[in-house]
Amino acid sequence: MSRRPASENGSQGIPEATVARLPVYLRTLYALADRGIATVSSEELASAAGVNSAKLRKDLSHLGSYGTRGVGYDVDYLVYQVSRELGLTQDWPVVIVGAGNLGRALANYGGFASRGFRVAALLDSDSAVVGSVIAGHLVRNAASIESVVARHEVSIGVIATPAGSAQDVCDRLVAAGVTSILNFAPVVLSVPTGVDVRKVDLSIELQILAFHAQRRAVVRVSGDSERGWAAHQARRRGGLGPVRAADMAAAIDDDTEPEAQAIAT
Amino acid sequence: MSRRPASENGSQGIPEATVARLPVYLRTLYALADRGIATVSSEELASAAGVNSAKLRKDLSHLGSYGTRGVGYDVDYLVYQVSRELGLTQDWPVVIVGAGNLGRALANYGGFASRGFRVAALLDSDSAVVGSVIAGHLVRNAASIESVVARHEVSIGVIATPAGSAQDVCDRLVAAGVTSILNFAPVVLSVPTGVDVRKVDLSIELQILAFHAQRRAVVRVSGDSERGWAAHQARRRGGLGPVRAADMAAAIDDDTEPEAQAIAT
DNA sequence: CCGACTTTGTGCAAACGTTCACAAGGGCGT
DNA sequence: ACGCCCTTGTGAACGTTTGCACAAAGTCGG
Repeated sequence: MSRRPASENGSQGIPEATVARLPVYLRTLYALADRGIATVSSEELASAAGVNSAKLRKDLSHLGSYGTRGVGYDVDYLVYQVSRELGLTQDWPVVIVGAGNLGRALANYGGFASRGFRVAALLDSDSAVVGSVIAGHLVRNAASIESVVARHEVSIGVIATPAGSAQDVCDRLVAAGVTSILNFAPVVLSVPTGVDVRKVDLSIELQILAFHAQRRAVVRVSGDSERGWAAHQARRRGGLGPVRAADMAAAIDDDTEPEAQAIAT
Repeated sequence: MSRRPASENGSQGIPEATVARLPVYLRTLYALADRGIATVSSEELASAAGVNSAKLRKDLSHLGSYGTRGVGYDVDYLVYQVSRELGLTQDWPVVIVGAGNLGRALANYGGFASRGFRVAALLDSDSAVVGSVIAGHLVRNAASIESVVARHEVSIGVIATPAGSAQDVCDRLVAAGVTSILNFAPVVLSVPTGVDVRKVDLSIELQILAFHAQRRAVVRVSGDSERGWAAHQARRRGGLGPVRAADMAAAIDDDTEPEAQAIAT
């Protein structure tokens, strides 16, 4: 994201860490409201949202004093205050570029279309896809990025293209006036200051999980380091490195398991 | 994620923030290697990865001293060291639960396989989907979670189901022995200690973008607060006000996937 | 009207993360 | 072999985030 110095937090100044949690609180509040709960204490809300109650109170205190001591928070009122702070009381037209698997999933994603993030357009550069209708949206030619952004006054763009085209698409979105970008492509986008980029990367999340899983697992064999590096070199050079046990087991498992019983409903 | 105290970081102790960046460095390194670059300085690598060079050096220093002063880092060697630290030198069978739009996109995602994450199974509870083949994977009945996890020694599970079933699926994965979970459903999962949960929430990312976009935009009209709350109340009570962003949010959170039309291929 | 009880909002200190700035270390030309 | 120059690795300063602990402030029963 573009540098956001603490000094800018002057007027109301909500910490970035707090902003990142507000949507979670909001969702939790909606869930409570739907269960008919009118009032909630910081302890209960925090527990439902999966955070520490002191943290929750401090977070909410950044928005103002909307609680009642001895009682708690009015769920409906808090929903409104959090929504307003996040800017969800207004409509946000969004452009999705890339109608591949991910783009299609996004266009169909309920939390997208209804959260006030309206899909203004779904674009793709593949002429085989352009013209088809996905989730009620006509797929337009990516060449019309500029006109679509201008006509719908779009300020948020979602990039769901292959890595190769992401920077190009990003540049065109920015040139057309988009100032917030959600990037699903596995590349680091470079943007001028003033443009806000957030990235979602499935592969990165998995790698972080793998790190912790590995750490939890068996202690590493000493001396593994050297043998490992040799094998790695061989592999990168196209040689046929020794096949690890896990690989073979995997392949066998894949082919030997018709899993007939499981297929039946 | 499950609480991870600093004291546990004793032996090698890589900070969480660093772990989160290692995959980015790794991807950048691969990109450099593919361009035939054999050596890279911290300045260049940092710039390509979109971080400060001092931060990058400090991050890498947690893995050991793999650079050469006056020269930089050997790209291939660093790829190996980072991979090893992340646990990517071994194979990670992954189970994906939920073959809706998101699950399908995930099964098709290339970045999955290229980092040692092999889709061991794709599961769904909808009998209309079970038995079909998506991205080369047979969709199995979700009832077989336990047997699949056991047979393939899966330790990583991906939840791509509607919010309503997420906790149930999570419980079953954990009971079957899964200790790392990547959750795409918009709910806070509760898990026993020792189980690692990461969440990816598209809606949250957009809301954070909206917050900054709103902040960048025009200064709010004063007095808006009261009028806004009145309107909000009317809306929540079923009045026919103009439909706005926040209103539908609750309902939306409850179903991640409006349930697929098709995503072919 | 009062006192006991509950829960918020916050001062403070510790933990964590980032950035600067530079000494230590290594290659390379002469 | 020597000294110059470049880059790493890290100590120290600074900013941010977390969590404790408690005073302030409100409710509620009697």
